[in-house]
Amino acid sequence: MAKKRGVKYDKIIDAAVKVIAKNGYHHSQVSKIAKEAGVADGTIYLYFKNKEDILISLFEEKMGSFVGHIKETMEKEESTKQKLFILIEMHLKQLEKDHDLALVTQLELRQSNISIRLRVNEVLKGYLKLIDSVILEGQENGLFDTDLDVRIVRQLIFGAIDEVVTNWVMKDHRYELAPLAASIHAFLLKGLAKAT
Amino acid sequence: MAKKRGVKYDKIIDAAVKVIAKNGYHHSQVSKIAKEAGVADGTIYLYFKNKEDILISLFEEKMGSFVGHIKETMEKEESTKQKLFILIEMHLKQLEKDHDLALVTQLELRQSNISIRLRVNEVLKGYLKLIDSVILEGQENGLFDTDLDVRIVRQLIFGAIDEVVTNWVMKDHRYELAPLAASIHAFLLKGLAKAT
Amino acid sequence: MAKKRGVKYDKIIDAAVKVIAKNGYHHSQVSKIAKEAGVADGTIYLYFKNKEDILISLFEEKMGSFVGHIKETMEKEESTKQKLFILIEMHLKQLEKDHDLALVTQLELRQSNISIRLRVNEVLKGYLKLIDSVILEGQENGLFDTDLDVRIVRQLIFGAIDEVVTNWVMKDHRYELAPLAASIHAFLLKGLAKAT
Amino acid sequence: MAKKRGVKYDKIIDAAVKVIAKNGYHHSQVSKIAKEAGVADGTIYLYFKNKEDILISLFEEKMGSFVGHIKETMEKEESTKQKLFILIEMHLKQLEKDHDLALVTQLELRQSNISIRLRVNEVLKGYLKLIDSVILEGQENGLFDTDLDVRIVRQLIFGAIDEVVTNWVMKDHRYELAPLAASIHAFLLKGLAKAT
DNA sequence: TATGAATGAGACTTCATTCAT
DNA sequence: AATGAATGAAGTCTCATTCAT
Repeated sequence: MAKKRGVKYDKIIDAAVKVIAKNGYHHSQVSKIAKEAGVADGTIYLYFKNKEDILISLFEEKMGSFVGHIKETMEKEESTKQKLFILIEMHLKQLEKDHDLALVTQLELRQSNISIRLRVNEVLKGYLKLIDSVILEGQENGLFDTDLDVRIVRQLIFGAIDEVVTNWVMKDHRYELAPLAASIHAFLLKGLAKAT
Repeated sequence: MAKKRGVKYDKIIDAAVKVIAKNGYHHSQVSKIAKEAGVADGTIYLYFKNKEDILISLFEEKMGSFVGHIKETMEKEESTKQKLFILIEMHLKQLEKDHDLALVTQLELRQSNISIRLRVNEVLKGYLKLIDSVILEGQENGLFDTDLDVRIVRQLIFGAIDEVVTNWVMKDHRYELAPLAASIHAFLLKGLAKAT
Repeated sequence: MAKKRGVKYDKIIDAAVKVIAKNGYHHSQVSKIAKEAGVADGTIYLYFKNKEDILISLFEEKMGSFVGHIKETMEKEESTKQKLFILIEMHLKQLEKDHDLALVTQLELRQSNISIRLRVNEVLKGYLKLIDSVILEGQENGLFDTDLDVRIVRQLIFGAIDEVVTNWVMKDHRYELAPLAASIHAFLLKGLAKAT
Repeated sequence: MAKKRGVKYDKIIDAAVKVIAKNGYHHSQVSKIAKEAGVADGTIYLYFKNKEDILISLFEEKMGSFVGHIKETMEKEESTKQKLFILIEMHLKQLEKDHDLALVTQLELRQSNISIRLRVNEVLKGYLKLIDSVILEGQENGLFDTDLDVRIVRQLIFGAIDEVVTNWVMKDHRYELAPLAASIHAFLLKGLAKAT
């Protein structure tokens, strides 16, 4: 049965990120990942149920801490505006820090089939909740428009940030990503604000 | 060589949309598409270079008119605000009208490999130019903030709308999409506006 | 039904030689031959039963005159020795004259399946009979060893000449072929002669 | 990657000879060879790069020892005449011993494409060198005509023997092959001898 | 006679997964 | 726990041949 712990577990996850980033999802055979991880093909199946499970675990593993870090940092902030900025900037910063991971999450992971996409969405829920919490807080303290439908606006915000990251990846990370946080923040903040 | 016209060409494209929407890209064998189109397997290759070419052609074919329609309708409008609304609403309406097509463009097409993604981006350029034109017009007539970086804002707008559509598809088209245009429009309009 | 005459019949044969020489047997599709001949694919089947039939007809057509020419010229000679020389030299000269044909007969035609090979052998019989006639004449007039088994020696002679031509083709016709007739003639003549 | 050793490697080679001899090259599907060898289809690809590689390996494997055996035996002989006899007789004997192999080397292998033919020629070089060595030795010890062009005569000898074998195969091995060595030897010996 | 669009059978190869060691 | 050789299902594409016009 798949064990979700162990030195090799982490090795395999990291190897998968590296191999997929380098070769693309469709050319990342299990054997290639095993080789990169320094284990035998069969060993993979002691830690993961199947190939899909590597992908999902990879995303859960990496995104778990991704969301965790943002949450922690946001909680240290008082201002709602500032919280939104933290969310955006850390989103960008964390992906900018790890080009391979960004490539995998923005492009390669989306080439997987629908069942993986749905699992990915589950993981994203944690992130979307963070967005929700900012929106609600802003509405409560009179900063944001209370007419906004949280479910829609959450998508607008996530879609906007996500698209910026995807573009950066598609352009081969040729420019700095984190500095774009300010513009995005300004735009979204206005969008969220009460109509004047 | 591949002929890009003819009754069967259209039949195959339509069959591909249907089959891919139903079975997913990776389970849509050429033989299945051929059967749905009512032609022999080999006939596919009289009209398309290979399987990938079906996908790309499908997107080019459908998106060509998609962008064309929006552009036409926008040009009949005077107001910049209204033009943005047209863009958003028609984007939603056109995809809502054809569930299968929406499924293919929002989910299945993105599962294809990078080379297809790049071709898709080429087609999208026409749409992004439309967005640009609205932004620039708004900046020129003093409606929008002139500090906005068009390249970034274009991504924010596209990403936002696209994410809303993707969510709708993922939720199995369980709600009406076009009515969301108003909220999206309001949000983006504020985001684009001059800071007060 | 296949008609063995007509302008197009010849055109198709010549096109086949050209196309096969250029592209190799396995890349010489019927459609390519048709295009080179300036006829429609279907027209081929008005003149030939199937693709194999083109090949066999090609060989029969070309080899018929090949053997005919040699026979005619040999008959003008008195001397048995000289007849053998004629046979060898004309064999080489006729193939040297038409590089494409040489390529097809020496290499490409042999890539076809066994059934074609057997038909080819039928055509070759006429040539082998010519060889036989020289051997027998030599034996009768006391020039050649009467102990020789005609069936074997015929093979030795044909195999020897054929190999020389094949080598020349494989070496891209980089040297002159006909001048080799003298050496071959000398060698075979000695081989045929009475033991001393 | 393809491993060139192992029990299964040999099994597959032998199965290939058998299957190709029986069905002909073009009707010898990989699956048929795998079945005959008692392995799974995919196993073939653990040992061979592709189908072509089976053919080439088969030839290299079998011909390597073919030439080796002749060479060894020839070296035990003193007399040049006798060496030539050994070469001819062993050539015939070795192929007569294995009808399937003879069928494959004389007919089926020559149906393959040019790239294989060139690889085959490489392997044949070892054999041609053997022939050369005999010719040169004969010339040195005054037995053979020193005017002979080795490059041509080598082709005459090889072509002659090869044709005899091919005929035997085409005639379904209906007669004994090895006994023909004497006639061939006598003929070639005279051909090689000094003109009197 | 001639056309050429349409047909559809057929095979090589990949790669996720297993299991004997 | 770890290995890695072996498995075998599954799908794209080619091309000789046909037949309605």
